[in-house]
Amino acid sequence: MKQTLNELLDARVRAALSAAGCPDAPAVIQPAGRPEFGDYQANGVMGAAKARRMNPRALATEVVEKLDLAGIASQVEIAGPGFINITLDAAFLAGRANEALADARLGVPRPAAQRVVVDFSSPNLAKEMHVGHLRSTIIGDALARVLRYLGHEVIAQNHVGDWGTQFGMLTAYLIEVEQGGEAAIALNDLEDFYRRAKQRFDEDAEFATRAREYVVKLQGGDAQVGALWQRFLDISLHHCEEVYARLGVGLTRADVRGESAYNDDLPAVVTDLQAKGLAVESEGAQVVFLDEFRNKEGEAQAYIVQKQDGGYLYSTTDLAAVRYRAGTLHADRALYVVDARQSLHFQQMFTLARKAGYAPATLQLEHVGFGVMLGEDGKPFKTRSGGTVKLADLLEEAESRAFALVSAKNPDMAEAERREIARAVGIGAVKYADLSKNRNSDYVFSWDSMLAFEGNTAPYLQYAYTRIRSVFRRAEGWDETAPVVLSDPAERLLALELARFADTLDDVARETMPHFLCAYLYELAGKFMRFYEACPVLKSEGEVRASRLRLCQLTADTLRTGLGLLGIQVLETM
RNA sequence: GGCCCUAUAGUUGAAUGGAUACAACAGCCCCCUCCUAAGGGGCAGGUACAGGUUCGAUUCCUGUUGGGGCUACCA
Repeated sequence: MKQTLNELLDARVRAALSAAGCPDAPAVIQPAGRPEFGDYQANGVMGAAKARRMNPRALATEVVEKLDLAGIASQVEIAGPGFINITLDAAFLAGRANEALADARLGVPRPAAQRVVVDFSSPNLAKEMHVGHLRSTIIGDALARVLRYLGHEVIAQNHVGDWGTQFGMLTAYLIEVEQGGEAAIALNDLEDFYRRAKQRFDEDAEFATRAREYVVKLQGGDAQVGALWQRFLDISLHHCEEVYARLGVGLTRADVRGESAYNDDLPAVVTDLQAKGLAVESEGAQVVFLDEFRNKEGEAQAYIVQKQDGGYLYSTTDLAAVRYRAGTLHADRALYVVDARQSLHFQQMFTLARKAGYAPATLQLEHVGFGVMLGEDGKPFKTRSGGTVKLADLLEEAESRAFALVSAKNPDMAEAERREIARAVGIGAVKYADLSKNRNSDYVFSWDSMLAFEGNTAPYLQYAYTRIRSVFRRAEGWDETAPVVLSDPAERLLALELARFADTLDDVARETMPHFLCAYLYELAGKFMRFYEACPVLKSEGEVRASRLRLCQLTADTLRTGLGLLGIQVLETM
């Protein structure tokens, strides 16, 4: 039975605590805060002693006596009020590295598999994707990749906005520009197309009436309007797919299940809620009063599922979607990677989905929220002209800045190769800038920080990888089965970091926090850079040389895999 | 008004209740006859305020102040 490092230490320390008379005490294992405290610390003794009115130092002594870390730790010490400091045995760390090298999964254990729905990206198809869509798209993609890597069955759901009044306006405008023979040009810039359609809608009452009629026709299943709507969606989705392709995001048409897909279910949802006594009429609308949420008068807060005019809302659509995800997709866990402003909506929706029986207790429902984007002035982000930055423009700028840098560093390199490197570096920098931040925080959009290529950035990690590749291009004749042997401190620190990969992935999947993986990879790359400076690889000899090459190999494999899970490419040279 | 999020070096960010708060950028100083200097080493600099819980608080609780969001028919 494979275990992560944390699981292994946790099990051993808990066994010792149990033997010392504290059967249910948590071990509280964590990486040591300072190098002189060893590699790991177990902090559970203080709490356990407190709960049992024991002397913590005495309990720590007893736990350490019972603690079996033979072949794992070289030193176990008690410090301070009852910390247990564990220094791992170099031979054990070398063994972990050797096991990882022998395993295609780098020694990462598979947890019990779940079926996980990940709802992410979900752009509004009426407009072009802008920087505000970046977070959901890449956080969701990274989570989907990590969950898949761990062995879960992931069902991506791109819950696109493809329904509602604005599509009547857009299809009506599409007909107009087609009659003028300018449809292809007009649709080239979706943002502009929307703006013009809106202008027509606001200025021309006749057009506005026609647009409203189209909405009714569309929702009534009219074939002609439906065909126009489909064409518009096709073009809009194509725009999205160009962005996904550039970002290296794995979403396809098969993952698209937009709001329109639930259209036929909406009346049934409302009827069902009424039948269950949950939805009632109030001020002409169909409303569910949820006791769990109070309004300003202290009464149960209203959650509208059908408007006065009979129209439906995103609440209704999301209820239909959760019913589908539970009932048809049989999900064990559903993640909603959606902006934090919708937090209340999701709390209400989840609560109602449970009450209505759409989501069984066994289905974990999680709103994976993220902070809103701010400008450099700390206020909600807008460009100087008051608009938004198109995602495509950001990516273009990223590639062009990276291209200038690559060209400056490699003037003799063929342009095609420089372009390829610039693409991976530029896109990687944009993604990493976003993924490396705690998603709960609001996020300041800045061209310079988004497009930085030094320090804690994707290019730093990519650069570490190319350095390793460069070593291997020069290493002639080496033993690809040689064991890792650790002697130099820099080797040991690198091996220790490598051994933490599996725990990191567990943390990312459990907490839905991609920035844990970024922080890990940055640490790993840093440990490698120091090893690289301190320990000559190719100029060393014998088993030391072979061992160092093997460490390089595992580092490269881990960096490539980890960056791959973030959707960031590695390069042979840069 | 109520509810949610948030406040960490000059700046942008990290820190499952653990020991002397971790980085990057910007600043200053070193290191390419040495496996790619997009790198490495060093200096300097920080938890909004006031209480509380705890053996121990950036973390939990209360209050104050500042920022953002949501709060019945947009999503």
